[in-house]
Amino acid sequence: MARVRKTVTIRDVAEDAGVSLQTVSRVVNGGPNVRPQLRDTVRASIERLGYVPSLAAQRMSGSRSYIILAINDRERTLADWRERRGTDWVDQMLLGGILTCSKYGYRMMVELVDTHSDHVERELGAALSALQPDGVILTPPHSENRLITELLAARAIPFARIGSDAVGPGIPMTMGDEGAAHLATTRLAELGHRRIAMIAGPSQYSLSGWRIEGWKRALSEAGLPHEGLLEAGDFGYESGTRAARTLLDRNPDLTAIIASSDQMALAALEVARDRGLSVPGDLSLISFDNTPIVRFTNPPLTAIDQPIAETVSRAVEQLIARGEGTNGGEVIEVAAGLVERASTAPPRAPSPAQA
Amino acid sequence: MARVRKTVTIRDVAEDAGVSLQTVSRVVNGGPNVRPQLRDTVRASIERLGYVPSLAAQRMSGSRSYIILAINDRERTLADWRERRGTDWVDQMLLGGILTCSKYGYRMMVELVDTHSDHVERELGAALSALQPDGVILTPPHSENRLITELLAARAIPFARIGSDAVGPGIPMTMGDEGAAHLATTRLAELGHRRIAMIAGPSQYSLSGWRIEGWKRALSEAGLPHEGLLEAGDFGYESGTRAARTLLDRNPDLTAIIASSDQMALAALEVARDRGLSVPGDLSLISFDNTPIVRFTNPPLTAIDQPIAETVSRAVEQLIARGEGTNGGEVIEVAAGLVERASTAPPRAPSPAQA
DNA sequence: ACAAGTCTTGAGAACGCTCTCAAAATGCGT
DNA sequence: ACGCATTTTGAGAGCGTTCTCAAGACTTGT
Repeated sequence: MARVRKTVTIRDVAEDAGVSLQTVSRVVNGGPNVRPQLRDTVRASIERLGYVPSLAAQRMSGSRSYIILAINDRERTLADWRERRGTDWVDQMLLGGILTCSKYGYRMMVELVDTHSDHVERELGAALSALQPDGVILTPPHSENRLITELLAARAIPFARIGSDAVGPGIPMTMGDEGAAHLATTRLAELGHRRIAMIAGPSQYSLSGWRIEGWKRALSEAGLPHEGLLEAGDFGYESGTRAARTLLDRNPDLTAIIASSDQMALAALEVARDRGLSVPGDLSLISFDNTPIVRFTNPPLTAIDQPIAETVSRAVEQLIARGEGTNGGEVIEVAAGLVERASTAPPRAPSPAQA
Repeated sequence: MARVRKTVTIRDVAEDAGVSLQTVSRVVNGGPNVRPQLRDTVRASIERLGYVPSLAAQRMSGSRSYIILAINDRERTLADWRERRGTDWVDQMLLGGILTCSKYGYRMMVELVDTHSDHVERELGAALSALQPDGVILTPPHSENRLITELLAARAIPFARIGSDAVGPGIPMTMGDEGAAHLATTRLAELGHRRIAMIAGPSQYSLSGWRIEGWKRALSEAGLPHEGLLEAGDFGYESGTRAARTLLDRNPDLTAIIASSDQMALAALEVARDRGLSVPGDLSLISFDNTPIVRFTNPPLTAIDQPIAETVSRAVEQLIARGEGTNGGEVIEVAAGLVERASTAPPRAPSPAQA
């Protein structure tokens, strides 16, 4: 038993079942034309020998590779990891990815790629050549990178662009950034806030732009101004501190901030505390991400929750489904929600909501 | 340019460089006997055509698969994910794994497996047959699962057991659970605590046992009792609530708790708050994991930090290094540290530390 | 200058699978 | 029963790589 066991191949099964190699292949792949009785015999042999097709061999013989590759931004991922930011982005992506992949007999792999580097094409190209994935999932900020999308299109590899709109090839999967920002802003306006600021994400993430648009739209619908109320960060804590300070300095009458990441919201919370502003008494706060952290802050933060796992899951299904073209199509939208916690309240001296 | 491009194969390179297929292979793999000038020619062709060997084909021809498979517990992983516990376990594992793998041209894959199921062998066996990884990383609680370790040993696949001692085959990688618990307990004793309780993890995790041992050892070294001061949870929040309540009910003079996970510590924190106990005034708290969450609680928690990323990284290196046997060896130890935050302090009415 | 070695190169098989296509078996209509 | 269509089965090639082994080119010692 402890003897080193050779891998069980399709040939072993064929021999054991007394059929040809090809028949076994058909049974394994659910081929259409096999006599039911024979199929059972073969199934039994497979079961007994514990045969499982080798992915590598399958791939070799022109079939699929059964691999979905998720491209993540190296820089940001490393920053998240190293600084232990607790963005459970990778976790959530894997949750959606792994589960959905395994449901269809696929596997998911994560590849870190530098968007900004000149080598994107080479880096990604190497990964594609080596792995030959059946599908690729692009996460922000790669989702809009022309070099990348064109490379994938040229190779005819189906790909999904998470958090992006319909422009360009591939399957666009939006997580409703515009709508989410609009929702959060509107909610604050309803509470009676008149000066609602936004700490946006970096501009190379197109989702930053959409969030700004949603925010502006809600403000203008509520008849509120946006001038001087916008600052950008890089999603990280320090940038949040800077942005929050600037906003508060510039707008003494500021009563609400929407931050484009939990870390930046945390930073804003800290800045408020430093200045003796109570949250939500003096300042309401809404963040994007809704990572586990914000449930345990003081106060817990109201946050936009984007269903990353579900989005990736849907993306995987799309990719598997259309094993063929890379041509884009309708935007697939997964809605974001607002989780209200204790960091939002009416402003202390509420201006009458002008309905 | 938008034309669909066929994969560049070694044959294309051979043709382009005017050499045989075999020569290209030698160049790619750093083979020893190639005329320098020829090598350069071939390299140029490789570069120009953008050739990258197909992993599948490499695997086929008996070489390595360049895949390291990380086995994670499905049940716990799903619980972590679904409940958004914010244990950045998977994140950290991937950080260490992906980076180290890519450093050596390997890739990491995550597989979720049920330890308790009767199908472990089948589940894992299938993954092994399909992927044929060059190495496997076992995380708790699989690290000690005989079925699994024997399966791997039988297949002669090198594997590392994270968070385990030297018993059995494979490379044991300990993260110093005994020592960490000892450290935490000793620290509390030094602060003057006399009744130091522990909320342990589930017993199927052998690390739970080691932590208990370390705790007991420190207690006995300090001349303190441990009777009635031990409760077990399942790492999750609810179990922490139950355990904390039981401990506090049973020990009115309790002044310190060590929890085997951040979630359970969070629960204990909440229980203390409910009972009007201040932390750390009335009750000191130390947790295991040191996930990002505990930096933002009120108060921030003192926590044991286990260098998961580094451990996995070392594991990967070990696995790649010994591409051959599965025979165990010396324990590889990565030390845990104690990060002191605001949840620990001397007890309010300190009993004199009996040195 | 020649034999014996060493270095360099290439031809061909093998890895485990799926594909194409032909052969064998079966079903159907008359 | 017979021919024809259809279903079931199998033989053989091919996927991109590495391995083995033999052949050719180059050294070296005498």
